[in-house]
Amino acid sequence: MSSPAFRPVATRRAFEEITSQIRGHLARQSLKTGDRLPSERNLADQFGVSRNTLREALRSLEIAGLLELKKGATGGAFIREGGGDAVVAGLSDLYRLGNIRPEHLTEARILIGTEVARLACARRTAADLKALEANVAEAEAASKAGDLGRRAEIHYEFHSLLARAAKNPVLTILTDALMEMTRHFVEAVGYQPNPYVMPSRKRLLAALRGKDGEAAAKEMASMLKRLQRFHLALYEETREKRK
Amino acid sequence: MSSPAFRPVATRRAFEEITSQIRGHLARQSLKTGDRLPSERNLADQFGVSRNTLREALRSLEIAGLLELKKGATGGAFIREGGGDAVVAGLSDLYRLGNIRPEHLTEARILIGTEVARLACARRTAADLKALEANVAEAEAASKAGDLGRRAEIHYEFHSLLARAAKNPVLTILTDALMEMTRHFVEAVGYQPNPYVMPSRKRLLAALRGKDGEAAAKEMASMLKRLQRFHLALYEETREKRK
DNA sequence: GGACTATAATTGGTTGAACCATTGAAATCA
DNA sequence: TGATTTCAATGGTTCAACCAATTATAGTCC
Repeated sequence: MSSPAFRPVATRRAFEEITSQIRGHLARQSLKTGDRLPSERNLADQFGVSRNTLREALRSLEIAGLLELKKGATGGAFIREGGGDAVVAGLSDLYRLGNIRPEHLTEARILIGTEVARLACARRTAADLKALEANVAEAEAASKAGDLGRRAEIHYEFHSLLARAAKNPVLTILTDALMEMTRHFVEAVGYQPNPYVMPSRKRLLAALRGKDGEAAAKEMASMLKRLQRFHLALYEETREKRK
Repeated sequence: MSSPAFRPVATRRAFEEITSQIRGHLARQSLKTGDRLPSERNLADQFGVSRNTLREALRSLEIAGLLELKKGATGGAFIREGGGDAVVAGLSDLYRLGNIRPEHLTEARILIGTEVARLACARRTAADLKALEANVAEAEAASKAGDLGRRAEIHYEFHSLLARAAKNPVLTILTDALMEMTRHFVEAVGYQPNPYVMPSRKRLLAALRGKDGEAAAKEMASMLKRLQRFHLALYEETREKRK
């Protein structure tokens, strides 16, 4: 219990040492967004490893979302603008593997979505509001055109925009991840029209205009709870069909 | 706006095709946790690529948290028990890079922590409660012994245990990620005694015993808000010092 | 017989040299 | 000037080795 708690010694592989060094430079700002690393051949020399080993290091940083590798004469390894792509991909993997189930997804969406709506009310800029209004208008157009797939995409985008308006990157990334999982879910159960979403969006916009956080939170919560019932029922249905 | 929206054609790299195939097998359960893939040499043959290319694919799956590579005669690539390591690492990277700032971290902790406490009350098992009680006892012992570093670790563990009691893997992983970021934060500003944490823990345990979700949520929220003020003040202090 | 020990086989880790494919800029030509 | 060609740099891929860790196995000693 209170023992010294030794950590496994874990013989570090060469590529790990390299990623660690590069991460270090990132942390202390000696490498920053947009910078270009030397070429693979050059870096391999500097680190004193073969090009193959160096490539494994770059590959792992690419997967982690820290680098972007471009081909060609002016190509190379560039420090990426920090999006949470790796986080989104990671949660998406867990969903696909069944470690996260639809009921977990819907529950998390309710929790996060409600707070996002509340915060967005308090922190939204005029530009945020404008983007959200445009999104709802687009959704309406797609709805009228009967393009369910497109409407779904626009709906995901709404949540993403709202999260950005909340001005907290943790919530932004998490929302994007939840939407990505929802995308998988919806693709599996099929697109279905949700007649209560559009009216809810309009009430939400009204709350955002008036910066009424409580109203926005309430509206979002009730909408997501209806969506939850809708989605989980749909899921049970397709599950039975599969049998 | 409503144009056909072409997607970039993106010449797929060989290793991406491989990871995609393996992910596919994972999704449709033809590969499951604990399974061992054939050896690298064998896989390279099957995919018709060189061993180096195959290794980049395995490496990227390893970084994504899907595989674990073991050396030796009985080694190989094993399908990992799905933990959210990649997600934790990804958010951790974003924090280190400054894309997530301490105020975002503390805010997210309040939002998530409060809901986790509420859900944990409703869903905790007797075993969960026991583990949490043991954790608090340990924290008290470390506190008396004056071991701040160890006490901090035990405190992170408390949140992790509580999240597991809430029985939603999204919240579990997110909590782990938030704690990892907190760990970085605390290491940067230095360990400081928080006299109000231990009493709060006891009140929280009482709420958990009685399954009083509202009381637990309230207690957690107020504790985390105090911690937020404490942490952000500490952060400003060390920031000034750095100048 | 049973515990220890050398040995061999298997696996991931690493190396180095070579060639391909893409990209963009410099050189060339009309 | 402007379009075209050429060329050099870069990441992507291949091949053929060898190293290092790990474990099953056969052998050895008591």
